[in-house]
Amino acid sequence: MYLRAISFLQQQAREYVSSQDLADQLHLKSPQIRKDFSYFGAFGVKGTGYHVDTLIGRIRDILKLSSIQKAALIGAGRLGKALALYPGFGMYGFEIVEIFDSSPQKIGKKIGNTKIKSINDLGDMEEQGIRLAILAVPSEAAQEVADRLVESGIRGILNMAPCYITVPKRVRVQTIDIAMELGILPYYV
Amino acid sequence: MYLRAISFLQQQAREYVSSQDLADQLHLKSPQIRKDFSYFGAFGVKGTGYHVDTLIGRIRDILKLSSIQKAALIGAGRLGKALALYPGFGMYGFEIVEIFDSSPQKIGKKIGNTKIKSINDLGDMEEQGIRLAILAVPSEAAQEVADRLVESGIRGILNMAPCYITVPKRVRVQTIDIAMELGILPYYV
DNA sequence: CCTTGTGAAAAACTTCACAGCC
DNA sequence: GGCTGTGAAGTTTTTCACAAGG
Repeated sequence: MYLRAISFLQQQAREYVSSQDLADQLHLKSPQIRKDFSYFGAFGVKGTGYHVDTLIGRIRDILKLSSIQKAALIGAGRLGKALALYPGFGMYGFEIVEIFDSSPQKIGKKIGNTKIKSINDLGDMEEQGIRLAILAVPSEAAQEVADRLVESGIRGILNMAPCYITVPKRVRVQTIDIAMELGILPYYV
Repeated sequence: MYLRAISFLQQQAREYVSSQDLADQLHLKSPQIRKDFSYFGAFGVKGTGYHVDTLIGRIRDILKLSSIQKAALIGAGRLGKALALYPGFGMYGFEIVEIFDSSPQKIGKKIGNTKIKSINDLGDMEEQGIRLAILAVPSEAAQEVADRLVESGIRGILNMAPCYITVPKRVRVQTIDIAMELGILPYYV
């Protein structure tokens, strides 16, 4: 969450940032931010703030984002295609190196520079250094594909389908349910 | 959050569900769920559980999802297109009735049955009964478009761009930062 | 026996307040 | 004067435990 805001500052070529500045931008309270950063180890400069580059480096380290993270995309539908070409992953050092789909019409075609492979050719992800997968398949298929991903050695899944999937606890799942996020808005308006 | 899980049960033609069943499915504790439901007013049947249809109706009422909610989509890029045709909105009673973009090449074309209009033709949304907007534009444009949406009477914005946007507090913003969600996975793996 | 609804206890999180340093 | 780092206070959320009902 912080990375986004701080990367923005980095682009602005700003050298230091105070907890108050960040609090305003992120709509948080400043002691909150200082506490969070203090868990990373203290490196703020009293009277000045936090060194932006140091801060980014520290957060990347903690999130294990210092090196390029390879990811596989499953599902080359509309959403899959949008994700495959989504420019936002770059900031976090993600690279989609494989795309899989089950539809014979799509297999063999390319999205960007990546060829779509058959989901049946999902090899050993761990061996290829791919630890993350993005699941952009229909809900009905999500659990089955997740099972295969787990088998292939995937360690983290970003699930874009509006359903829960069950995995061994060594695998982490993060679900984004777009409709649900929209669904909470009417309550507040 | 509950709607998704419970709608699933409804499809399974299950009549009653216990807090324990839901807890297992959602990876929560059962008293949590009972407490949440008790805020909606007590309607559980002791020894049996909650009536699924009643539960769904009650949640829809609270979230103001009982009637169709019209939404406008801004941005007809790859992500916008995927969202326009995303089938998941139906479950929550959302309908995308307008699509806007700034690119002259896209204006006039159709996505599904909806014609893409110029962002400059963004009329009075409130008058048209459109209270929600989905923002699928680049980060650089997000704030500017959000300002125009606010002006047009929009009350809730689902922001798909990886940035914060500032709006008057009568307007509610919900941001989905896809890359950020993926970004937290490496920390856990 | 199974399940709800809820007060009380525990835990987690947030905010405040201020000493210490630049 | 401005800002960090942090213990203490306050608040919210989560969990437990159990009475009461079908």
